Amino acid sequence: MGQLSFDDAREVAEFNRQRKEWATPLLSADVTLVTLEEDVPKVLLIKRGKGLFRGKWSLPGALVRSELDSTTADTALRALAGKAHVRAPYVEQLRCFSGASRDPRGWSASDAFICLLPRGALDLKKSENGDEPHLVDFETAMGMPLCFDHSEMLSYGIDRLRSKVNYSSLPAYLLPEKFTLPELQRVYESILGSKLDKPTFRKKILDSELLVPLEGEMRQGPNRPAQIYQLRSREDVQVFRSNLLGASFK
Amino acid sequence: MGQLSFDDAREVAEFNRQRKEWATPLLSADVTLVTLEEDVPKVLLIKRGKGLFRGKWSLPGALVRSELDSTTADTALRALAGKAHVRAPYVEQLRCFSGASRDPRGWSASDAFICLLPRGALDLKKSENGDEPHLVDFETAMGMPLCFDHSEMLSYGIDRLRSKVNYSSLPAYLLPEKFTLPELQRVYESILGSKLDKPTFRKKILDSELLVPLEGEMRQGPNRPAQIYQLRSREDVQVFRSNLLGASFK
DNA sequence: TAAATAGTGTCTGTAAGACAGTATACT
DNA sequence: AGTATACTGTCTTACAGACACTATTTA
Repeated sequence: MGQLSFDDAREVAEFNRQRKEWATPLLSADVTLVTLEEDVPKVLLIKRGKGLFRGKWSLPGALVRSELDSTTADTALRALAGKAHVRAPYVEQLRCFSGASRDPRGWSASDAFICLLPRGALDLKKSENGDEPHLVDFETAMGMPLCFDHSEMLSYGIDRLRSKVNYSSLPAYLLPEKFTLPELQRVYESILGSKLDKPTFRKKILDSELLVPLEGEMRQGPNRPAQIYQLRSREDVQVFRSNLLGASFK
Repeated sequence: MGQLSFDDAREVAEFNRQRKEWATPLLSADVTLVTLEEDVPKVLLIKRGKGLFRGKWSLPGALVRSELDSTTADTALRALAGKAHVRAPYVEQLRCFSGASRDPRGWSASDAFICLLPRGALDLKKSENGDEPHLVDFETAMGMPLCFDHSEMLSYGIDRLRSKVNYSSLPAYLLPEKFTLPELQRVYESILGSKLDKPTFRKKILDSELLVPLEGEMRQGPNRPAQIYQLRSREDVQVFRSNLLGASFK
């Protein structure tokens, strides 16, 4: 942004002199963390320990702490600290939920994120403040009463995931680094809740060139071995030319 | 959210007792307002009057005022007050921009919105605080230095618009309530920057049943008159089954 | 050799894109 | 009648979906 002019520096100082008097809104980040447990997509819910709403259920989240977080994405990752261990998890901002009544402490805004991880990157032990992390399947989680507007966040996150499944490589982030095409297809199917045609699935995924086959590496089993692949780039989610399920995209 | 328990009410009171000491982040909303001026898509930029960054360019925006705004969307619309007059404008949240360094006044978050309006709904006179609204074409606007991280917001908004053009009826919000199919096609073409095949365009739009023809209403001109249509619902943007431009969607 | 799953070839229907044609106004 | 633009019909090509087929391992 560069250097402030003299006038602008004076504006900032004057602003911050008056600011302490204000009732500024609260700012937080909440996360819909999705993983796969025995081929079933699940979301991480917290049974809250000490503090507000003790004993009730919510998404993992935290208030922004300006001295710790350089963006709300940092706040989101901090809310997962001790629960998820991974180098480059997939994290995407969903949207910002705001308003006067969503938090009993006052006017607040929360930046909602979705995060996808393989089950192996999760560590679900009770934290020192008494929070209990649990993995819950989508149906059950959507039926549970959650604190704040977390039910709305959750269903927004699941909608986003389901629609992205149709045209992106996103579900690969639910698997370990190396996987086979049949494994990947099962992930797509479990999220969509419907079977996909094998040749069509393979053609679309392979034509997109999002995956690279690992020379000579095969998944052994009591049958024909399967080629092992990994994402060409774990940095960004790639998008297909068209939908996996032609008619499913309303 | 229902009634608070005794314990929870005590937590809230205790929280707010300590809260005044804190340096809570700033919260604002900024808007990428898009309209069409002589078939050219343009964005609303503000040459700032009195206050911070006087004389520099920014997107229209405002700090959240908890006594005035019930959500950040209200803040966004308030930032447009006096500039845009319309019953049901199209407003969509883009994403939240946050961080310690994006605003010289301190740690801040801004919820970014995109808004689409017909040119007739805009009133671009200088406001009493000296702000000067100007309409600027996309290319020029992206090349101008904007305050805060507004350049990033702007390019994010334009990207979102361009991608939604491919599969939604969004561009119709840039036209007056009543319009013809050739008029609508010109809007799509001006945003995409490329020509579309007429029969294909008509088929996709009409098959989607997003538009209703107005019985007997025709646009007169020096040639064959064109059927006048309007959006079936101005409430929500409808999505096509597939892309208008098969190959354009990377 | 049987079972199980990985992976491929082929046919068919649908829909997009190109282009040429027809329709209806004004001058 | 000529011109300009609205609107439609038809052909071709591409690709998704269905399904049957082949391939390769273990038991």
